[in-house]
Amino acid sequence: MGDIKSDFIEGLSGISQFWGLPKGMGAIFAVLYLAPAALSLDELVAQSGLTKGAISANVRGLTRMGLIRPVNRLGDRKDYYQAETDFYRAIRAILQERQSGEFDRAVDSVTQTLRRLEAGEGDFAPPERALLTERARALKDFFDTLDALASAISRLDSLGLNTVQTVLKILK
Amino acid sequence: MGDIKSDFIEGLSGISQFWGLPKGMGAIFAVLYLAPAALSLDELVAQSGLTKGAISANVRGLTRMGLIRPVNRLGDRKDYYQAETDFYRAIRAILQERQSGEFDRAVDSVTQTLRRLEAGEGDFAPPERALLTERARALKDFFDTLDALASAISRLDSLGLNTVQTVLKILK
DNA sequence: CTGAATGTTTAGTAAGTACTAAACAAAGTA
DNA sequence: TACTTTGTTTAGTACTTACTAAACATTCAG
Repeated sequence: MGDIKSDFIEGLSGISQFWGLPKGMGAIFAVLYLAPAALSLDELVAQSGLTKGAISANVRGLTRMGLIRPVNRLGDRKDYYQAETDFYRAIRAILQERQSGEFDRAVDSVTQTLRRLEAGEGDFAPPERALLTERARALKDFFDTLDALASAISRLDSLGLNTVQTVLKILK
Repeated sequence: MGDIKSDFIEGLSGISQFWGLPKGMGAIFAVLYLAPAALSLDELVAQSGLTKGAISANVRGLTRMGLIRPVNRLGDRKDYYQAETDFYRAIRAILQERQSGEFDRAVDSVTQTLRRLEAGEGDFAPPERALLTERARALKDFFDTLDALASAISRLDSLGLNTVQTVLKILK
């Protein structure tokens, strides 16, 4: 059984890669999350075991996702970072981040398929075209719903335990 | 502008890897989703461009996640597969699948950290221990809430558009 | 302007992942 | 039993990714 902090950091690294993020992000977040104050890049190097380069890159990603926040101290040229402790706020930020870009582009291809089918493109017998059109539309509707859900969540200005518990009641 | 079906298959491959799944899974699902009837492994080889081995492996994963379903025809030794067209049912299955295993194990490390801190393990000054304990507990509460959410969803026997739209109303 | 402190970018590398090709296993058929 | 059909496993490979080490850029101090 190792050092408590180290174990915690390794644990968050694991969670990080479970969510499909580089495990370095988990480690950096863990260090910041346990720190009593914002840390500089050098302090992160010391406490996370990663190198400057890796930290520089991962810190950028974490900031973009809203999981950590840069802090500037007057008269100090260093960058400091602190962890976001309001996870619901972080979730909203992440949803906003993921929504744009890759996701939209991928989902768009389904929309295109549907559009082309409805425009009569391609060489299909009427029954097959009907099937394909129906399936494409069902998939598009599903994605549109997911999109609406993500968008609704990220537009919330207070997503907290109360909101989640309300939702939980409905689901039960 | 290519063949409609091929474009659709490529599109789903992209979505697949966006969700962190092998893109072969997306391709196989796409082929099955557009097929009027269940397909055999050989037919999948022909229509997806993958080899038997890859299909064998990915089909297992897709089945485990509930995204496709094996079909057995009497007097036919072949295995056939058809796509799940009820995506909400698939979501429930996926949540169930992901919940057990990797996720629990990772989250468990946070629980362990908290337990050890509360048991007085480690060499920390009182104020630091207080901070660490508070942070660990907040994180654990957050994960527990997520867990409850996932669990509630996967226990639903009818998660459909109506349910989702009800939730959407609350969020707004 | 020179030098030091800080952060970023780049080239190379190590590890993981998902595929192919082919050997193998299993199970029915002659 | 030997042969055929079907699916799985394995060995090897190509690709991707996230890291390190080091060069580079920028900004401030003297």
